Amino acid sequence: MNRTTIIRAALELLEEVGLDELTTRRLAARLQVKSPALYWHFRNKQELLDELARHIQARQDLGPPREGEKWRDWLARRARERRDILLSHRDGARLIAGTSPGHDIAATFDRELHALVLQGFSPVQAMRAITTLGSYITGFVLEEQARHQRDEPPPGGLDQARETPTLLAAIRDGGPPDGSAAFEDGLTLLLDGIEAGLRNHGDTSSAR
Amino acid sequence: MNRTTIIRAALELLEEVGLDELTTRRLAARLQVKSPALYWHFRNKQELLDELARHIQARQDLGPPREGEKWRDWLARRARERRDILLSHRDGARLIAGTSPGHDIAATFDRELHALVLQGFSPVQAMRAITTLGSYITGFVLEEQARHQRDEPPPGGLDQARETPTLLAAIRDGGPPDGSAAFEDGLTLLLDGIEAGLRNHGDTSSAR
DNA sequence: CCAAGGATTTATCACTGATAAGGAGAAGGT
DNA sequence: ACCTTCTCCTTATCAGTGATAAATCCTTGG
Repeated sequence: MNRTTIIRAALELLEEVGLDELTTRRLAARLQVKSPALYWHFRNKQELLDELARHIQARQDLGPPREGEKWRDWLARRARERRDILLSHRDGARLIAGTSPGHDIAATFDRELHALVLQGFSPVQAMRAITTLGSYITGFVLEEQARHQRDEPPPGGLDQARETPTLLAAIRDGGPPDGSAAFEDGLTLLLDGIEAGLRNHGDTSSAR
Repeated sequence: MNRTTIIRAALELLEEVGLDELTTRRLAARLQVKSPALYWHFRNKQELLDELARHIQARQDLGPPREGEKWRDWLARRARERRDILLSHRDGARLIAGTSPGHDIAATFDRELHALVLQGFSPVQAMRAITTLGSYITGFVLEEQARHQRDEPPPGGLDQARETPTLLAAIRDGGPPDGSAAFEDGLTLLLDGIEAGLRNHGDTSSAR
């Protein structure tokens, strides 16, 4: 039994019982072991959760843009993949939001910045674009999963027809405030904003 | 001793010890009372936290735009105020992210949507604008406060000068990825995106 | 004066993350 | 072959958590 087998068992357990019920005892029981055994491999539970989060995020090495892929399509792919990863694990957003990024993330991050610089971004513009997208995705999926956990039905109460007419009209035309459609709309907003920033401050050439 | 005095004490305690150490026993001790007394006023701790979150968010009744205030300035004010509110309470973002919005929020939300519709938004556009801003703000402050909690110094290590040159250049020119400057940049991105969406799909007249 | 109810305490539960001390067992030197 | 050492796990235990049941205080109304 080593760190990776523990992480793998923790991932399975996370899907079954959720982050709140992911206790050291339950995890140990699943590994046919008593709970203090885990503390030989991990200093404390937070260290285990950090590694869990890193293990999940590790799949997010999308790599640089494909040949001929424009920044907009690449950032959109990146954003969708990140949301999918968070959604594919129970309490994924909450888990990742509570952990520190880890040092090797910086290298990946730098490569992504560089890819954008090659397409006309200044370093600051590239950084703002990616971090802003990151905040949006985290916040979006966090609320999405929180709402799903307390299986809250989308609003549409009959008594609210007169109290919140505009809201109901918006939901009728555009669907609930979570789900892929809402995510895509917010993503479009952000990408449009990034594009506008490029046109205003950017040379027509490449990195300034 | 009623609900509101408990909430007030809980707010003070939150600032002093943070969300993780906000236990029922500590809160009871501050009120000169034993912990089970709280369960007369609240069904469980989550209900207390929900009311705490609502009490904090209640200050966010910015109201409709001022006379002559354009939607962009209004949304910017609204976003900054929301961030300030989250920042003004320890673990504010984490607290709010984990709670359900509450029913009376819907009415405020509808008023805000209506204000945007009056300035040329469709209901769906208004909803997407506000919810996307909300996700961004939540995600941003969440990471901001998490980083502050484990007082993580902004990156800039000497050994990273060759591993992450673009990242360091971005930080040199634009400052760290949290703080007001970064928030304003992301906010501008979003507002620009909203503006672009209005120009593409909107009539030049008012609500469609 | 006493009954009723609101509000709090005492006692206790099941459970959590964590630590200390000790034991099984293979590795490896002599 | 023996003894030591190091790795990995168990047993026992701790302080602290949210929560519930039962008993108690105290004020209010009949």
